[in-house]
Amino acid sequence: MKHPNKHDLLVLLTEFENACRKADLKVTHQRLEIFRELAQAHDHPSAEMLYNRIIKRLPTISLDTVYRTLATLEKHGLITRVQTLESQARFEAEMIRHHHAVCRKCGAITDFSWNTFDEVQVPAELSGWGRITKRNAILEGICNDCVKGN
Amino acid sequence: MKHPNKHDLLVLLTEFENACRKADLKVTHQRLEIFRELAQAHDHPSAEMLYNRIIKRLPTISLDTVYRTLATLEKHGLITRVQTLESQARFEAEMIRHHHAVCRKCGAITDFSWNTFDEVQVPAELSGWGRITKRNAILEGICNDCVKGN
DNA sequence: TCATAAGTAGTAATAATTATTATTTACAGA
DNA sequence: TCTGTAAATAATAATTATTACTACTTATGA
Repeated sequence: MKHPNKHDLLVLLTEFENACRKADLKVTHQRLEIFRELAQAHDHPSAEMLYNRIIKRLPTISLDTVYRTLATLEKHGLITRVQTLESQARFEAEMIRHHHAVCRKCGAITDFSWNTFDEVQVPAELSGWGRITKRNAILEGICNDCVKGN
Repeated sequence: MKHPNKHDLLVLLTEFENACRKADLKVTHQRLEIFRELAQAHDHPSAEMLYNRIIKRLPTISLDTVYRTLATLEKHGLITRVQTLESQARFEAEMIRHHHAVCRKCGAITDFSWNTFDEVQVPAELSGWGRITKRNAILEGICNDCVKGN
C-alpha cells in the first residue's frame, strides 16, 4: 500500500464525507482530521499515535474524541481495526482487500495483497460454521530491519 | 479441535513438565494447573477466565500469577496468544497448526485446519520482507448460534 | 536436609479505554 | 441567513486490563 497522493486524498475525503452523510454521521472537523490522518498513514497507527499527530494541527482535540471517532467509523465500516498481539488497538483506512505481515520484534505491520489466497476455497470443515464475511491472512516473523538490527 | 481425553491430557502434562525443565522453568503446582486448564479448554480463554476456573481448585492462586505464567509460557513457545479484536488477550495450548474463525457478534473463536492454505505460496511481493515464521488465516463472520439467535 | 534462586500472593501502580457532563457545533427547516 | 435541536466534543473522572513491587514460599540440586 502506498501513500495516497494529494488528488487521491481529496477523493478519499469526499467519499468519506458522502459516506458519513449516508450513515447519518455529522461531518465534523474532528472526524475529517482523524480520517485524513489515518488515510495518509501507512503504519496502522493506534488511537494515541493518531492523537499525537492530529493535536499539532488541532490543538484542542481530546484523546477521547479520537477513541470515540475511531469506534464510530469502525462501526460504520469506514475504517478497520487491525488484529494484533499487542494491548493497544491499531487501525487502518485501507479498504481494498489485503493482508498483513507482522514483525514480532518491532510490531510493524506491512500490507500486501495475495490473490492466490483470496481464491482458495474454505475447508469443508467450516461449512456449518455460519456466515463468513471476511478472510485475512496474517504472516508473522521478523522484518528485514530487525534481522539486520541484530 | 477436540477436548483432550484423560490419557491425552496426561501425555500433554508430562510433555509440559519436560518442556519446563528443558527451559529451566520450575514445575510449580500453579503452572501445571494453568496449563492443564488451558489444555482442556476449547474456548481460547482470557487470563481472567482461566483464573475464575482455576481458583475453584486452587483457592489461593492470584490473577497476577495467571498473567505472569501465561506470559512466561508464551515466551517459551508452550502456549500461544491469540490475535483478537477485543482488548482482553486470549490464549490457547493447541500447538498443531490451525486457523481461527471468529464470530464478530459473540467473539467465539473456532479452530480449524486448512491444508490448501498452508501450502499456498507466499506472494513475491513479500520476498524482501524478512523471515516469515508463521502464517495464519482468520475468517470473520457470524457464527451459526448468532445467526439463529437473531 | 538444607541453601538458594526462582516463583508466588497480596497489594499497589500503570496503561488503555470508556463514561459522564456541561458546552459547542452541524445542519434541517423557517 | 438565522435558529432550534440533536449530535458531537472537551475536560475530567472512572473502569478495565495488565504489570510492578515486596515479603514470603517452594522447587530443585548439592
